[in-house]
Amino acid sequence: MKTEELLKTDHLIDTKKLVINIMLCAGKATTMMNEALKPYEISMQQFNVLRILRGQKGKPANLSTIQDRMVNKMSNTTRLVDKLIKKNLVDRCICEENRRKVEIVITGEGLNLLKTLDPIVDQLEENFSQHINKKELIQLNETLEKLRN
Amino acid sequence: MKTEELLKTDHLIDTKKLVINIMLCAGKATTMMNEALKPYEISMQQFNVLRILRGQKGKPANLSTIQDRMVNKMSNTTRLVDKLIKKNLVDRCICEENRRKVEIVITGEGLNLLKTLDPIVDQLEENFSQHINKKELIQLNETLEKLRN
DNA sequence: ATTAAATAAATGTTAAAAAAATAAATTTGA
DNA sequence: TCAAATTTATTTTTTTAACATTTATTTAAT
Repeated sequence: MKTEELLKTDHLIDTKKLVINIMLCAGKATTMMNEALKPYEISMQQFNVLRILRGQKGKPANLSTIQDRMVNKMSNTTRLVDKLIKKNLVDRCICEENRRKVEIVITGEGLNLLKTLDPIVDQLEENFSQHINKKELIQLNETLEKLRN
Repeated sequence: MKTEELLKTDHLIDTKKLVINIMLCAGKATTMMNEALKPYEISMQQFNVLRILRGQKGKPANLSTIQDRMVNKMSNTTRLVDKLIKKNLVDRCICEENRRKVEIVITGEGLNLLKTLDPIVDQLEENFSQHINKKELIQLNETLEKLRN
């Protein structure tokens, strides 16, 4: 094999490793998250929707806004919100300015649940990155952000 | 707030960012992968099982081996293998030494499919990391491996 | 004003995944 | 040896996701 080809092969191995590493890390984070949330009978996705709504600071969000901000864009956000409504964690009403749209807000109960979950999730996130130091953490975020482009 | 607390808050923000970045990157890779595999009517998970089996180099693998090596450990590997059998990509028979176990091997057809898919996936993986340079790639892999512990 | 096109969300259907329960074969240990 | 425990895989049930279709509303064009 020519040197050039060797370099190419070598690079390919590293990119393959990268994809696997990313997947494994994401899998680990997801598992940790779901296990932590399980006692509260809430899925990671539901939790994320609640956080998005809290981020609105009282301002209602419509379905497409939520969908845009979700990590795993899935088609049936309607039903995800349905479940949160059933648990009394969010409210929904039709938007009066544009009656096609729907306005979703987090309830007091939803905010309380988040308040309970916050320290648990914070701790979990700290644990997740416990094996790397501050410098590596910052560097890692920078590089990962480049990958997202 | 005391300096110590500020530092803690600051660190927390970075760890939160990390979890989100990992999720988004994994989501991107998954989407790219599934789209590339779609024309071949094979899911990413099925593809990974095939690669695990090829890695066995003829030696049969049993279900728990496959499960251990899978990125997204899911409980119904049986079903996943069923689908591959239906497509004639793998074979399964019960292990004679220990009749609880099952022996799974990739078929010639399965190997051929992988041969077709290999360059497509290679290209995709290269594309995935196109925005970072070699040094960043290597550094990234090293740090991600620490996270997996 | 009326119709067509576009937008936003909901619904129905089908497929896939996760979780839990069950079944079969093997080990262990009295 | 034989019941209890363990391992390995399957089956069943429940949840979740993906895809296509439908409904309601608004915007734009004639």
